[in-house]
Amino acid sequence: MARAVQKRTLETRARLIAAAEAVIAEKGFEALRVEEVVLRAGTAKGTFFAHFKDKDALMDLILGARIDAVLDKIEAAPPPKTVEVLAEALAPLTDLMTCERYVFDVILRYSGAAAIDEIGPIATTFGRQVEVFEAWLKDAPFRRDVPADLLAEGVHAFMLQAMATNFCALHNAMSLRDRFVPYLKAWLLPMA
Amino acid sequence: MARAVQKRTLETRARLIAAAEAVIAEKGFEALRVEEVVLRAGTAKGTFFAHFKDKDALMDLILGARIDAVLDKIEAAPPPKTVEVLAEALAPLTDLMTCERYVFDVILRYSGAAAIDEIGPIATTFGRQVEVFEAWLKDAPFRRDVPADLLAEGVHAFMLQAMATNFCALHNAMSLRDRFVPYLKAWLLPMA
DNA sequence: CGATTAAATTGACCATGGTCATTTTAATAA
DNA sequence: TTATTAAAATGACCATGGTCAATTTAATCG
Repeated sequence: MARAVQKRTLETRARLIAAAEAVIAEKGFEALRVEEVVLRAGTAKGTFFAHFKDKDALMDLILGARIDAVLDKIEAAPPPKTVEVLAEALAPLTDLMTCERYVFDVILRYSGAAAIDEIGPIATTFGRQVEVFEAWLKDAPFRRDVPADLLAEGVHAFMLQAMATNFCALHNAMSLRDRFVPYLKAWLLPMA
Repeated sequence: MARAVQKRTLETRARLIAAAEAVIAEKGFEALRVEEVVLRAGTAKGTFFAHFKDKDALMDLILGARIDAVLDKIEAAPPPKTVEVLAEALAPLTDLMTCERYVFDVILRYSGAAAIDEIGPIATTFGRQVEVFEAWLKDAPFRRDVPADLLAEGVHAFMLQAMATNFCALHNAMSLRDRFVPYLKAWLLPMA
């Protein structure tokens, strides 16, 4: 017979996550080591992998939660009516996603899921991001010749493009915002 | 005094690359192991890392070469005049870049360079891809209200978006092409 | 309360990428 | 030709993520 989850399990899991958050706060995501998480949490290494499929699954969890928190704030604000305000509204999101090159890589790697039952926190936030954009675009003074969902996906694509390009030394004379706005103008206000 | 590169060095390097290509041909990119490359090439492990900074640097080299080869063919063909033909023309490129999930991940990770002197083969091809697109767009019957380089970057962004989405189980009812064309129409032919 | 059993935990062990002091090879100097 | 030395190659070793058979813990049963 299936037994209920023990309180102990939840405590162990919470300790592991707290330990990871502590390491991240001190040294950043890139320096996160399973060894250290386990040491701080006071568990064996095997316990870590009993709770998380692999190290990236923990990253997925933590980053997904952070992105969700940012989306909560973004959703609470009034919908932007200009591309400049839109780009500004997305700054907290792009800041988080590009806080470290490693973080951006993990996010991209986990932004899709090979199987329906593998959809993780980050992939879920990607869906939510597009939904938020779509809600904005539905009643904003932007182009209406294409469906709002396609428009939203485009905003997302350009956001990713701007972030990726911003990491590259070849193009780092411009700020992310200055790169993002021209894309948005061309996409949301053609012929304007 | 600086001495010329020995023929031996070039031979060793060629053997390593050939061994890697052989493994990839047999088992795919994902299954590539430095151990096996070194075994087949008849060198020590340390030799591998004397020739390539790390395993990913070899991937960068091999994938960069393959992308370049595809771009050569693409450039040789006449410039597309419709979005459908454009999407069709890019199929060999998207096929290569998405032949394996791991390959796509490596390409994204190496598509930018943190420092000018770190620009590798894949990052170089990304620049070239946009140049090819730009050349096409310069005298094609598409929108002219935005600069050709911005338009080309947009095509690239949508190509990446279409590929990424195509890997995701949430959206795999549609072919990459069917996902790509609507983006291109909305981007290149607004209001049409 | 024992006895039973499923869940949770453990840590020795493995897989694989990567390092570096040492050795070997070959190009140049004497 | 022999000595010198820079370049190349070596492989034992390390770092780190991940596995799994064995052990411990705690929920349930009689």
